[in-house]
Amino acid sequence: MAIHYAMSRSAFLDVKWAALHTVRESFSLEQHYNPYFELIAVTEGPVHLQAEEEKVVLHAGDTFLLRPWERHKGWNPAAQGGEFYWVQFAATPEPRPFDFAKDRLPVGLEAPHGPSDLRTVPAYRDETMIVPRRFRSSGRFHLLGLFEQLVREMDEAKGYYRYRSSLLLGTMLERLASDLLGHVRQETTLPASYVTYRSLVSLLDNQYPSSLTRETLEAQLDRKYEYLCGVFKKYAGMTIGAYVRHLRVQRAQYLLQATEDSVQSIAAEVGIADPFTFSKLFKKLVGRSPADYRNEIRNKPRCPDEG
DNA sequence: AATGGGTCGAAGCTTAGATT
DNA sequence: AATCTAAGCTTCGACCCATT
Repeated sequence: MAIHYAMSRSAFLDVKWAALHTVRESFSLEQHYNPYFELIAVTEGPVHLQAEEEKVVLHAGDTFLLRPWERHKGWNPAAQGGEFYWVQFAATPEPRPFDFAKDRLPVGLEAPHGPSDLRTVPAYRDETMIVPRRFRSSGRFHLLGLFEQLVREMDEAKGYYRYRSSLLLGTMLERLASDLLGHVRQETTLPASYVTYRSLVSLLDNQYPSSLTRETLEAQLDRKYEYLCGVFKKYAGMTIGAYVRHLRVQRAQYLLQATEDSVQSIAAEVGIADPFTFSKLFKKLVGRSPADYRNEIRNKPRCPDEG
């Protein structure tokens, strides 16, 4: 039963300290604890580490993540000479425990589908990565190299060293999470209908302005149109028509902003012949008419925030 | 002249349930 | 689980007119 932590990919990381530690007798005698997360990577094993009641033996390349305030020490006084890197850090928002059995897999970790596959849907604000508590990374030498750099940064402590340290830590955590993802993916087999879905999305993305009729789709994908609707809805969470409409409006938004084309010609370009119909659709999705939208964008060079 | 808005029916789309 | 069928729902765009 492995323990994992879910942490936001956009979490703010703050490295408190990093160092290389050589295991001596005192390591087994003293309890250590601190208010931060602490990531340990063993350079030379074995290291006998006890975290609260949990006793582990870590070998070269193994990593271990301690929770804030978690008491830890060595548990085998006879074993000396091991070495490990450690880095203490705070993360905002804080990583939380993650249970593969109970918690829903975050986007990107499950079979790689979902709304973020769709162009018009913004990427998830809180993309999560799963960091294992105890792990042996396939790129452990790379990881140890990063640790080495991190410790050097802390030792020299020049310029933007805290910023650079945070970046290094971020890379390390991402590395662990990616490796874990690789392991999980191998165990996951993709549903057959998912392949159909991907081809469908690709087709829609590339051909939405032209006349995408049900016959075209049926011919290109060799499936009944009604079935494609079902598959698309299942994976994307929205209907084909809705998606194409979003694509058209998004393209139109860009054209309104970047060109001086008339609403009529923009309507034609995104595949809606009737400008009246286009205008209505645009207002429905954006909340403003095309002309209003263009004026607003021109007057306020800020990013639009409508959904 | 260009654009925004309302109504309505045919065409197109979606979904529940059947079928393989 | 993947696919199809049939029924019912939704939308597009033609036709109006109003506003700038």
